[in-house]
Amino acid sequence: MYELFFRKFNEKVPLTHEEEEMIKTYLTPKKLRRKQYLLQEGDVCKSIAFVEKGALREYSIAENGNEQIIQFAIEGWTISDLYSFLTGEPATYNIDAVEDSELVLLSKSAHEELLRKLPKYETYLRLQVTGAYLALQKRLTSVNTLSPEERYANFTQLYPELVQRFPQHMIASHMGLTPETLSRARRKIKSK
Amino acid sequence: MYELFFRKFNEKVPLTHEEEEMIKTYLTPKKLRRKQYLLQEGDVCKSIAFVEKGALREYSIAENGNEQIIQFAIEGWTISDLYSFLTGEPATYNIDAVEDSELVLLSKSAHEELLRKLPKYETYLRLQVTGAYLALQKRLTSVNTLSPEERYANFTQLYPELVQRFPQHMIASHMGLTPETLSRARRKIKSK
DNA sequence: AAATTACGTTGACATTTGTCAATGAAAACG
DNA sequence: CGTTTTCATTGACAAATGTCAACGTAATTT
Repeated sequence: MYELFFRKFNEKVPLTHEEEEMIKTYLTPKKLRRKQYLLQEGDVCKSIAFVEKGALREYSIAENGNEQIIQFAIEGWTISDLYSFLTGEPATYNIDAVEDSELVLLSKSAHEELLRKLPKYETYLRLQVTGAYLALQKRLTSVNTLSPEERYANFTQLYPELVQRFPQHMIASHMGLTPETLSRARRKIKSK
Repeated sequence: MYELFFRKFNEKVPLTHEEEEMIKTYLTPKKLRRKQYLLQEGDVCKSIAFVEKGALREYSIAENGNEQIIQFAIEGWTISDLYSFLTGEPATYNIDAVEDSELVLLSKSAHEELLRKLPKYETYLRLQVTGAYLALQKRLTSVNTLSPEERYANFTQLYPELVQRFPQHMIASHMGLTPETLSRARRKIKSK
């Protein structure tokens, strides 16, 4: 249990066995069936979720009713509505499972206590959020500087497993395109 | 000197006088004239810059030669090519001054030493990067869910000072629009 | 195994945005 | 103060993307 969680944690910040045992007392396992919600907009995000197994997506609903996916998460990844988690404000995003999934949850109070007790946890957080920030920055830059074809080609190269496990219309949503436009972009790539 | 820097720092993480004096030994002041580069793409970003006075922009060059502004910074804000700073890789972005500016620089080695010596610095970083991440996430979501008119209206409400101090074509660039499209969006807003 | 649902592709057409160029006003420069 | 540069707006036209609908295939459900 929590194998992958600690493997990923240790990749960023090495833990002693005692530290791992301590952190374990703050973790909660959770299973989700495909299509089951982890979080609905308007509720407060009570936990940060780490994916031990499975696949999830985080999305908001645009004014026209369309879903806009802001993030995917597969094994080894973390997912939450971070603003809601940190502030206790109602969540903007929905999170649901695209495949049957097994998660490791860390609650707000556990998060706060670990911040007090374990400096390594703060380092881990800083590194996690920094990585997430840099990925988002790169993504926003590419939206404004690259064509859909270039962006899709980059995406399949960077995240081949996401392309395999999520339907194409979700990839399109994540890229801010309609399924039709992505289909046309893929056609253009093939003809080159 | 460094007044605003420590005011902002203390808003996030309160420092003792001794701690402030210690941090001061790691800071370097720098002045920039309008249009002067702080960082050019291809160079390594050697410092994180805090703005004591003035205004800067960070931008990349798209394949078609257009500038795409990813970030502005005015008094109290921080600016850098963070990936380049952390990894020593060549910078993707350019940073230059839109107004004559006074900065407070923190070098990579100072950053690393402060991380070792002062746990409060790590907390400050975590909080800084978390805020930056949340702002970027919100921005990317709005790109895909709101019209240019709505986005501009939000932007002027959230950042009135940016709208006053940066020319409109730079605001357009930051929004991922051409100046013409932003002008049309503003006309639409006025006719409502 | 049959029925149903989900998915990806495609084309016609509508809408939005970018490109180009011109104009006038404001700001900056000498 | 005169000259030059920068900026914002506008319109015509081109290009890109969204919307709608239909179709065939694959996956899921019954």
